[in-house]
Amino acid sequence: MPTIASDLPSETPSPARQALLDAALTLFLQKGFAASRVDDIALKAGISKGAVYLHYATKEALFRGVVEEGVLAQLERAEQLLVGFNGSATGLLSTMLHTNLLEYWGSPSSGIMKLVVAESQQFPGLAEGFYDTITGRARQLLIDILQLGIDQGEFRALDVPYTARCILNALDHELIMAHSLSPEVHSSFDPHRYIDTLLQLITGGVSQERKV
Amino acid sequence: MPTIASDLPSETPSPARQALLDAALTLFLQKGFAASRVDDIALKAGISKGAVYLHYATKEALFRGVVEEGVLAQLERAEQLLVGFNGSATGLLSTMLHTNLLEYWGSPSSGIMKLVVAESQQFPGLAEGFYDTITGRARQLLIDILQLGIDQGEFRALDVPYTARCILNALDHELIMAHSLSPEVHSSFDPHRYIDTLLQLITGGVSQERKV
Amino acid sequence: MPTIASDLPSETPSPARQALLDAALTLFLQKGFAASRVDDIALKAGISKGAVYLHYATKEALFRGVVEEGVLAQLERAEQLLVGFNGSATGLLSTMLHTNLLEYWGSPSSGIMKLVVAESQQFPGLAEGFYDTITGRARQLLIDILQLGIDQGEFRALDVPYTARCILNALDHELIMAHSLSPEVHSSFDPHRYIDTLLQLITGGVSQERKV
Amino acid sequence: MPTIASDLPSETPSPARQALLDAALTLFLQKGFAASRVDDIALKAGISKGAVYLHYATKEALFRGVVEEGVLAQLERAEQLLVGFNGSATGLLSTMLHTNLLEYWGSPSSGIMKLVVAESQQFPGLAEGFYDTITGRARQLLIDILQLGIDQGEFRALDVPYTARCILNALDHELIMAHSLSPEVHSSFDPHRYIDTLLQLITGGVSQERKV
DNA sequence: GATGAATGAGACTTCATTCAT
DNA sequence: AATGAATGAAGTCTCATTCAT
Repeated sequence: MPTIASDLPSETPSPARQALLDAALTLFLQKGFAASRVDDIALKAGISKGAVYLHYATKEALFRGVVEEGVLAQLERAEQLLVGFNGSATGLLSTMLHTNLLEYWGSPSSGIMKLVVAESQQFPGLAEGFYDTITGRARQLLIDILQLGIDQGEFRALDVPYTARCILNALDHELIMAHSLSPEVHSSFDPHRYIDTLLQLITGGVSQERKV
Repeated sequence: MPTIASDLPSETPSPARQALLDAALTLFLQKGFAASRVDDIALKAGISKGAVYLHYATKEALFRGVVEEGVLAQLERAEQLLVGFNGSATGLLSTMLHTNLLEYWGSPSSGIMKLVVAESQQFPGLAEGFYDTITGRARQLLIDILQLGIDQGEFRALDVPYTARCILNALDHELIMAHSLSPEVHSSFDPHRYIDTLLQLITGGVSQERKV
Repeated sequence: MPTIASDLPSETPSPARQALLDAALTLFLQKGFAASRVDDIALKAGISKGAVYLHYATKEALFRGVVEEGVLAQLERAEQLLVGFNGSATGLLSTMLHTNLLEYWGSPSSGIMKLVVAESQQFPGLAEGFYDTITGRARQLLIDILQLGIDQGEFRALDVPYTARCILNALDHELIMAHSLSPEVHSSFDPHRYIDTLLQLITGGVSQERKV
Repeated sequence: MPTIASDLPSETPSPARQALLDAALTLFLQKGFAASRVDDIALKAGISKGAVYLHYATKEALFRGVVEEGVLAQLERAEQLLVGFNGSATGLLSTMLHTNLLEYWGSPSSGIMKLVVAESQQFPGLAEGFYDTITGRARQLLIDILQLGIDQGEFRALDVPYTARCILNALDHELIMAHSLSPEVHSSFDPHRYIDTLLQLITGGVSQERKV
């Protein structure tokens, strides 16, 4: 238990622990789990090697901590999205992608998914947990929006879950590639143009004419 | 490269080397690069540990070999796709996804992309090389098809490269997840339904009415 | 040594220090010196880890403290034995073994010898010190009794020091084994029967007839 | 498997393994289990640190190996004792102690018992196993001799098992002390005199007169 | 005095790589 | 060419000890 004051809000992860998680996330993303030495993580976090083990019993536990904390941060972010929105489904979609999604893409925890995918074999259940929690929640959000569009007569009848899956995949893969390619190679990517293109693809498809 | 003699036929990867590459691919996918021991790879390949080093100088070189060989296999596969096709762009797209893509997804080398993404940090230039060679080639194929559709008046004017990117991402991410989630979790996924949904999204979008 | 004040009564080991010594003795016997963590000893003693170092400068010093305190306790016990005894040497021997020895065997500090033997290599001089102090004192007691028996015409001429050594060894080894074997395995041992047998062996030997 | 030739007798523990066991026994006796570093054992055995693990999976397994091999060596030695002896029980006893026992005391594996006692807490079942195998066998030998003496009218009726226990304890404790005290301190000990004294104690006891 | 978070030296163990056979 | 015993660098984790509070 840190200071008494900090216990009042009952949610203070302690500065040292937070620095540890940040350092670990950065290094895991930079070099992968196996190639990140505990010493280096501790050094980057500004604590001693031994102190790492005051927070997490093993390096694996630290990894899981990084993912879980990152997931929590993303969930909190997501919850604020849903607060009282109204308007067209198309507009909602556009706002969400252009604003909230890009903000997420710019945040440090946007690398968590890449991490989870990269180390999925080493951590049984981790990818599944992430998939259920974060991807599942995002997909449900998309499903709700698509259904809203259908209910409002905005969208045609469609295979809602699989359509949501298509859209989310198109977004998630771009994020994963952003964390897999060197910045120089990926720097030519224009997120807004990508999202615009995706939105047009979603709303209108590619065909010249449809439904007279 | 072994002896010069063995290079004469110019395409004999030698049974032992092929077994080595297969074993390595399987284990790298199963446990990741770092957690796969050279001993285990050799055992699975039916050769001795020392023999691995007759083919590849280091474990890293073996990894690159696995990726490069896998990439070559995929390229050969892709080249056969392009041989003299005509018809509508939409039909071409449908055939390609339902037939060729699913065949690829079922092949052993479909895991190469997951591997490249997972170990991208350890192998500078590897992800970029893969991205240029395989992803780039696939994207070019899509670009050609989209452009064909536009030229034939089948498709509207659209941002061809980014649209191609959207489509490819939607496909690639599903493949990566298939190699990241446990089979049980991913088994409920229906590839044909997914491709159908994606094709409908591509051709018609989600909107109820468009362009009278 | 703590403050000077606390030394004034000259025999107040302070409750905390005594608890520390008790806890340390128990754990050292249970797990050995190296495997007993200072944290655990402090926990069992009901004090904090840091407080251990207020009493003993190092873990080794604590070990020596345990042995020395235990030795002192045994010496005090032994001194009360010698107070004004008279009667036959044989009777004295019998009383001593059946009463005082068994009482000692049941006391916590009976494990000290096992401790000293087990860790003798780590603590130069410790086994020797114990051997001189405790074993030597016990042996002297036996020597005195045997000599008394000879002087009283009760015992034949014999190699007094080595005979004393035989007797003491037979007793000490049983004690050591009691602290080395699991209680279940050693539970079938009957101390009184053992001592009776030893007394008969001492007084009469095993031979059918002797000295007509 | 070493050379083919050495497999013929089917009992060659390989020179390297034997050197390892010897080095380990020496160091374990010299410094105790915990304080003996694997590196030092390897160095003394003339092999590399990693090579230790080609023979034993862990340091604990090495310790058990040392004990088990030592026990086997002792058993082989003991078996040769029993081969066709006849004569008086007293003479047998005298020969055994003066000859065979002292030879054992001088052998390297005579330290095994000290080792087992010292580390008994760390290795559950080890002390019990040793006690059953070696001590038990030795005790049975003594029991047989005592019973022989009784049957031949040489010895009086006595509590055979406990008498055997007394004798064995007197011997074993001396051996343990020999490995616990510094050689200088223990050097004044005269084994033959000790055994003579013990034999006299056994056969005749200490009493001046008995049984007219 | 008393605490316990933090330190960092040090130990065990793994495993890629070598090389004598 | 092929083997696999041997090497030793490197990494994780433990725990005695310190010291600011």
